[in-house]
Amino acid sequence: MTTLQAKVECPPNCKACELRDRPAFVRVSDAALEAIQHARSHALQVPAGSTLIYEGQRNAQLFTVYSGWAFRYKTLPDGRRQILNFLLPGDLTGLQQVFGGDAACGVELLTDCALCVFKDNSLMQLYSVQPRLGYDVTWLAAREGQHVDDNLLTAGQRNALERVAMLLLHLYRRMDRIGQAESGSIVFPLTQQHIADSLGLSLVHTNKTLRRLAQMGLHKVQAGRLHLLNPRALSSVAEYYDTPPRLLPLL
Amino acid sequence: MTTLQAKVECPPNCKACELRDRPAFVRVSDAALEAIQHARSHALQVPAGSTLIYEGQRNAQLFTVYSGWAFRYKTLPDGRRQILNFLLPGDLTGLQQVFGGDAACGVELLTDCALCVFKDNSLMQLYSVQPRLGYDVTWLAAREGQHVDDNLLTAGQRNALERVAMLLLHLYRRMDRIGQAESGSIVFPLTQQHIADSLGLSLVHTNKTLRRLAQMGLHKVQAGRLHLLNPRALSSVAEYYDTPPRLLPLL
DNA sequence: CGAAACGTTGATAAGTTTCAACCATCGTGG
DNA sequence: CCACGATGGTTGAAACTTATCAACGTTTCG
Repeated sequence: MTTLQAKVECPPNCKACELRDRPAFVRVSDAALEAIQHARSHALQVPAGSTLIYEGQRNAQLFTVYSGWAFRYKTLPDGRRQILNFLLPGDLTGLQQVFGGDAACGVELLTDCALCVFKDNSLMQLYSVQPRLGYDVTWLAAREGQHVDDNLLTAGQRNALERVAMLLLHLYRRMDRIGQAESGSIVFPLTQQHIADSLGLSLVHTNKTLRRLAQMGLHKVQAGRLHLLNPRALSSVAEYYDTPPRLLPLL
Repeated sequence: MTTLQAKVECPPNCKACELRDRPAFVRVSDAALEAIQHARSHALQVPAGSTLIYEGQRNAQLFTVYSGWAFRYKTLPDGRRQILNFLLPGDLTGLQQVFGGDAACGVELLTDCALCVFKDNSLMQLYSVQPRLGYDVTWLAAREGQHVDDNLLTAGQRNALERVAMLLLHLYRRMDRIGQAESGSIVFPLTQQHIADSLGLSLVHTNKTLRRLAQMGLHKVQAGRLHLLNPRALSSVAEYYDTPPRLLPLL
């Protein structure tokens, strides 16, 4: 089984796209595929740790993550950082820049990533040729919005234990949905600092909470992978019950 | 000056839409206006306190707030509630339901509202006839996403004083942008419980923080209006510096 | 007038942050 | 090969912020 990890490249031709063949994504017509191909600018391999988009940057690009992990974030003037959401294979990002001018958030890579970059200003063209794809892009935007809604609910209302449980489950489910979970585990490139910044907790408290969950036998992190040992209990701790997954559009 | 408050109705004909004439919104062509008119189902007057959409509801509608205030929220099984964002005149909501099936969040009204409701399944049609409007809808979705991003940054990283200052400023600026601020004040229908639920603070602590800001001379709430007495100081407390406003699409 | 909704305040309890160490792992260069 | 620095993880104690509890005040409205 291919797991589309770090070293996987995004093929120049969309017809050869392996991501698209996965059962999580909606099938598209040949015409639509051609339109997507036409809107594409190039593929890109970027190493872990790179900052792909800076906050406030002008003319940032629109792209889809083909393989690897990234995250969107915002910072306050004094350096505090909030991770808004994690980007996994299939996620489209950069929409806000297309409309708003300046990038409202930064994007940084957690692992080596293969990216599928779109041409500047290709979006309006895409909407004209294939309104259905425009519809799909809106869908993706709304879905990204839902993820942030979830994260806001977590940061605003859950306590530390619930937050951490929530995040682990959330990431596992997202990976599982795109076929990248294997026997209860997923790759897990986050440091505890990332977890802290995404949940609005201090690093120390995040560490203690993580240990607590591990001692309860709910999860373990080992050799760069996250293993959910008791997903049932985790979801009960997090008070997190999912809605059934749907097929996702992929640009 | 018309302030488009509670009792203002949404006219049946989009050509008579007063909201659209405000300088905050982009001009649209006659053809686009006609397409919007065609996608519209009806106008709706709903009293303050109504729950317009319930969490998990099937087949919720898509609508634009014409006048009044509302908010989107999510709750946990034990009743904790997070307000995700406030909806002001010109805001489109319900997109998530259009794609996702079930409503992922609820929508409740803070004041009497006039709403412009769209037909079920009218969106795809709209994209086909007027791709430009599809583009605009995506824009609106991305903008709503930005607001939630901001709120997540606030809930995750700012302390109580900063959070409250942030919210007051944020709401003032949004109202100002659509021409509904008058000499440093705006209508303000929130209770302290709403503020607490939107910032992830307890009611009591919200009250104390609000008082603290008021004693510092930064704001006052009086007769249902919020007055910013020292916006400069508020924005410095909140560490919140805005990006210049842009014209907004309006559906 | 009384009830209900909202706002205010002080005291106490709990959760979280901060500070200050220390440990483990890993890649690099002498 | 080992020493070294850098990064990430772990732990305890003290300080601080925020939540909870309990009460009372104010306004509104039937």
